[in-house]
Amino acid sequence: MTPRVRFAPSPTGYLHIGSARTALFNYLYAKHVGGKFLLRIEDTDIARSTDESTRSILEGLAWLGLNYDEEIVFQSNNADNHRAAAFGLLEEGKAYRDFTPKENRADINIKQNIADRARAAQGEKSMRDNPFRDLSKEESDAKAAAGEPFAIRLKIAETGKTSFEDAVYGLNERDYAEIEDLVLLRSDGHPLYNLAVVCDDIEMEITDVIRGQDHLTNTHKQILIYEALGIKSPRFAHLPLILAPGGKKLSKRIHGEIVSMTTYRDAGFLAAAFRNFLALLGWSAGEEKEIYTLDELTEKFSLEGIHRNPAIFNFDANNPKRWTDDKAIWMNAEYVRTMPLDELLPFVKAELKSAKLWRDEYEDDDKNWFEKTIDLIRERFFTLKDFSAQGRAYFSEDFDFDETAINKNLKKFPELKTWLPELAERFESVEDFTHDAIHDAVGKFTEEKGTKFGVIMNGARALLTGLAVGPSMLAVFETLGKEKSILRLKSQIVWNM
RNA sequence: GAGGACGUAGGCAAAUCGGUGAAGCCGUCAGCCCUUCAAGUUGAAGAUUGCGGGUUCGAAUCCCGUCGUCCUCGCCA
Repeated sequence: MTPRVRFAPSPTGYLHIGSARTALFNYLYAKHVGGKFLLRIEDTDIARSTDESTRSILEGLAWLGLNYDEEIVFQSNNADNHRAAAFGLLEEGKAYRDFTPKENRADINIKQNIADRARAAQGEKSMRDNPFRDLSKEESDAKAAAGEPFAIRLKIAETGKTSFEDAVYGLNERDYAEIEDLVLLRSDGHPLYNLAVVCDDIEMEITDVIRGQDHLTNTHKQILIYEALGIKSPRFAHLPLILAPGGKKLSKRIHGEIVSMTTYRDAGFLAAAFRNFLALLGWSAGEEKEIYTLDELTEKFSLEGIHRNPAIFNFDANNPKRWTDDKAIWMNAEYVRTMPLDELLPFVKAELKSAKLWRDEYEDDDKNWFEKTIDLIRERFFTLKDFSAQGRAYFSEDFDFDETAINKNLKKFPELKTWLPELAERFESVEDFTHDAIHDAVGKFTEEKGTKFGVIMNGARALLTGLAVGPSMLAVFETLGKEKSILRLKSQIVWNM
């Protein structure tokens, strides 16, 4: 039997970083064992599910390159099956009708209600005290026939326990006495989560359920449903949660866009890099290696390498440089500057296009220049965005000047106001405008002026690129070319700023 | 409140089911590269393995307790 796993998000928001990691692990597991990776959208909560969320999740998965096998399953399409299963259990006497009127609880207070109710009922509440649990079939049928609304609850045995061997967390056991007769079908006929999941996993022939640890204790309920249905449970593997700094819960509401996959795509992250980072959050191959291609991850991945302790996704909302986990930023920078240039180029092209800096000559007459330039400037870049922001001066005459660069490298040396245009004049007579010749010209100029090489070079960098940091100036002069170098050296605009 | 899980440096984490001075990566700091730098390179600091007991010749690894964090407990998913 070929292994089949599924990623089953509910479309109530964008693709969350934790969900993305769950999807990745499912994908890696499936590919590692030669199985299928399926996608199921759990859209049974009509009030909160949106098509936009579904689209956003699909986009996120596509960006990460996690392509699913087979058709997407929309859970809401299977509601009839779920209902049939519930009524089937009712028929067999494994479930019963609960005619208790539905209470209306506000969603926001639910967690508090649970705690309060549990506190109040402490010690005296039995999970088997529902008055309708043992109603005779005749009475139950009669009330239903009379039109009384009812929910269907699973009838859980008085004594015994469920147990399963989780691939990550090991043996899990739970007494029946701790589990309430769970509702399978709402009084309006709407199937509930646990039933829907089990039915769909059965129908999709899922062999391994890999999901977040938040589902761990609820797994017992699902096992109870499998047992009632007379079907063997799949293997379970629960993943440790991803937490916010301080070990706090990472939530969309509190932490906002930092948890959304689209944020990283839009911030100029390479999917391969982010995927690599995500893979290392809660899993390790147990070796001294950090950079993995998708193929390598697939080859090395195993459930045994998954940790039990939650991982903290580190970031500092008040620090622009550390707006997200710095290992993620480092990982992306590592990819930007070391991946094969051919693979990087399309991403750079897209970035320059969106910034309106792209010119078709970059793939034609200026192909060599373009590739050399990208290769030069990528050394100090972190994201794709840097190519259009920090790298703007290489592709346009219209670029900004960094204030600290100007103050530190230009205005601190007022002589540069006349020296740099003078240097430009010298450049006019440099025939072969390349590394060595430029070095000689600047060297000679520096000597004449009795100043340091660095003063000239740093001033030129500020003037030519608008920045205080960047590649070697000899390379910058060369890549910008004689004409532009001269033009910018002569420019006086920054001196008037 | 009840059940459960987890706890190795600021973060990610390794350590063949107890055995040499507790890997590696990110971040931090410093030297070098003296043309910058958030790049490269070299190096440093940072951990009595949450804390307290116990078992043992020997414990991050086993046991007990304690504290902390998180998860679950809904006619949500």
